[in-house]
Amino acid sequence: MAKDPSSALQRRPLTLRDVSDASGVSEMTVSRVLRNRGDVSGATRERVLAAARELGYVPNRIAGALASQRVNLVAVIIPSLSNMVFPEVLTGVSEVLEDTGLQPVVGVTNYSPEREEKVLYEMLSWRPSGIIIAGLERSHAARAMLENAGIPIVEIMDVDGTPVDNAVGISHRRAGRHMAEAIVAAGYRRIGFLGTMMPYDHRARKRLEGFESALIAAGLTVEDREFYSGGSALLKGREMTEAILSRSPDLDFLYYSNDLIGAGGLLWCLNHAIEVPEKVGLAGFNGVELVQGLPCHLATMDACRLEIGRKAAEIVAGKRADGATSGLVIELEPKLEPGDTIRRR
Amino acid sequence: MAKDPSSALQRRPLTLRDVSDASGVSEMTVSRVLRNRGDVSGATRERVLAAARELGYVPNRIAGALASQRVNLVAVIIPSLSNMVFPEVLTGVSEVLEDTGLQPVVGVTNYSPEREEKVLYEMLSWRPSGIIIAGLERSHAARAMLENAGIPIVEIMDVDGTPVDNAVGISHRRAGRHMAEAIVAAGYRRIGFLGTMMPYDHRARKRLEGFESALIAAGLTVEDREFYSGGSALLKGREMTEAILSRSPDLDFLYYSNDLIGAGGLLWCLNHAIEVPEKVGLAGFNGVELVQGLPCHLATMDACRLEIGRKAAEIVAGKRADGATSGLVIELEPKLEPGDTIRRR
DNA sequence: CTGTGCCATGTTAGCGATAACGGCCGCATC
DNA sequence: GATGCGGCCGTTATCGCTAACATGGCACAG
Repeated sequence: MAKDPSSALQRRPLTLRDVSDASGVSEMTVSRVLRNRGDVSGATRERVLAAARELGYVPNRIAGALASQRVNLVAVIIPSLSNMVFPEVLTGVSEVLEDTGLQPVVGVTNYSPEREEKVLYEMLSWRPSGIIIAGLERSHAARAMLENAGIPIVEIMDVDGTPVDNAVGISHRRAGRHMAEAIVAAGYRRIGFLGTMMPYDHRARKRLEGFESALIAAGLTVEDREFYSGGSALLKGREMTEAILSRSPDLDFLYYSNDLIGAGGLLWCLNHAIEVPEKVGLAGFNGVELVQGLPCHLATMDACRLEIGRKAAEIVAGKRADGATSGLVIELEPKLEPGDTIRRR
Repeated sequence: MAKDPSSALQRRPLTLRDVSDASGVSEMTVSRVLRNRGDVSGATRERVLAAARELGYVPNRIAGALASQRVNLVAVIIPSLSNMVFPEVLTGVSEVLEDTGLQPVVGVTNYSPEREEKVLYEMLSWRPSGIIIAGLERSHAARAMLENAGIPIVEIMDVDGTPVDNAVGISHRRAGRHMAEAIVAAGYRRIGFLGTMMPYDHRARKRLEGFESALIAAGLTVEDREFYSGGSALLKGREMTEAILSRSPDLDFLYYSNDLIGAGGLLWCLNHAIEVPEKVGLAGFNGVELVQGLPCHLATMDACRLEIGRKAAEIVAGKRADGATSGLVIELEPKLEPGDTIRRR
């Protein structure tokens, strides 16, 4: 046992050298075998692989990356993992990166510009071969880092602004406008808004801006609003709905900045025998899977999360048909899903 | 503009050398400044920092890690990001790692042993300084890699088994037993189970095992069961509940393997005017925040996710009061939250 | 004025891999 | 039999940084 070559008792970590000694070839040949690169005869290949397996050798990518000046990492920087929207983007990214040898590495900013700056710096210090980062708004320093990185950058989720390099997303302003138009067209007139109190959630802000501008164009305004931060979004949705409706009982439509609070609001309305969508209409945003499980379908707008992840990954992986990795702006079309909470005319 | 030193036009990436040239000191001194290590006079420190900022220099950790044989990364390997339980574990990990200089890097296995093996291999190739990995069951090769890694390993979520090194979690068998006992004590007798069809979700399996063994001890059995895979868990919860109750209308309790399908079931029952908890009792598992937003509180059992993340991170970071980083098994106590869906006696 | 010690900085030698090139050998070609 | 070429494998020189040690200057004691 003490001499078991695969035992942890080895104090000195294994290197290519150990494998090359064990298999009687040079380190270079071992390296070639383990990377499937260059010409190696079948016989020695087998010998090397056997030795590596026997020893339990795991290549040291730190050294490999330094020598080859190539790193198979793609940094993915997002605001949060806990609201179901970004995990789906990640799924799209992973799908596409799967067979490219590239690997996503996730950084989370918690919607804080300072943290974003720090996370970006950390990521860049590993010299990734591409960056996918949510949003277009960031600190001066962060933008400078992106501009100087010398690798493909894709800013995702949003296209209302000026990207550093590439952008893949939707126009949240248009999404907000579109929703407002649908609501007005359905005959609703007294409209309330419920959202998060996050100064740095620029996409929610843009949706509201678009929403309000379309209302104004129709001669209407947002008559009341309610904001929250932290806690269970579903519960907050209930609470805010109760608050806004008791304060402004005449509202006939509630626009929620995300599906989860919208779902909470919907459940509250159903529980309080408020006729949806006749008396009060409701709509959320994101198109999260969860709403499919509700007793009645909340109107929402799909944010194209999976597709955004996929397209962004294609750009950094150089997998696009046209081979472009720079200067692209891809605007996807969010689809309105009217569900059961907007009157049909 | 073309000569702007901070412009991306620099084709050659920046190195310590560039900063040392720009500030008139040796590379070593620059390195010391940027790492806050060793003695450097205030004056030169300022000069170096100014130069680094001016150039937009970002240190190359690949080289740094190779030279120092130290990597500030902790691998966190989990089955999924999309079910709300692991993001919370990550939150706990991040909190504790925050001020240690260590950084979590997440790998996702999708409940597949093959992927776990691959992800682990990838992670180890970056020579992280610790590993936090969900579950105790894994392939032979994966276990061998962990054993040979020579770094602190913490297996999380579960303690029913033999850890490679450390473990932090709860006993899912006991959790299942405990729930069954509470259900039986509340007077329910005809019990159904609804869960996922995931052969590799060992924790769900153990909960069911514990659950059944406690029922048997009480002279009962699980009378009917329903399984699902994929899709919106909330919706599946509705569908499965409808299916099981129409097949076995006499059931008086439904035990769900997670809160999300439990919530779906609860909503279905409320919609179909089934008296909860009098006629049918319900319970889930995990204690996710979401259930707080439901019209009535689903009984559940807190899985201590945040605490698991924290304790695991403390071990790999060497932050425990006793300084131990090896051989620990920390069993946390899941708390039964009876909510409103189990009869009170 | 010399020795002692410390502070601030420089020098040297890797860390573990890979790129680039070189060499040897065997076989086909003319 | 000389030539060429391709398959297979080894040698050498980095990659960018840091540990460890070396050095020079200056203050201070004796």
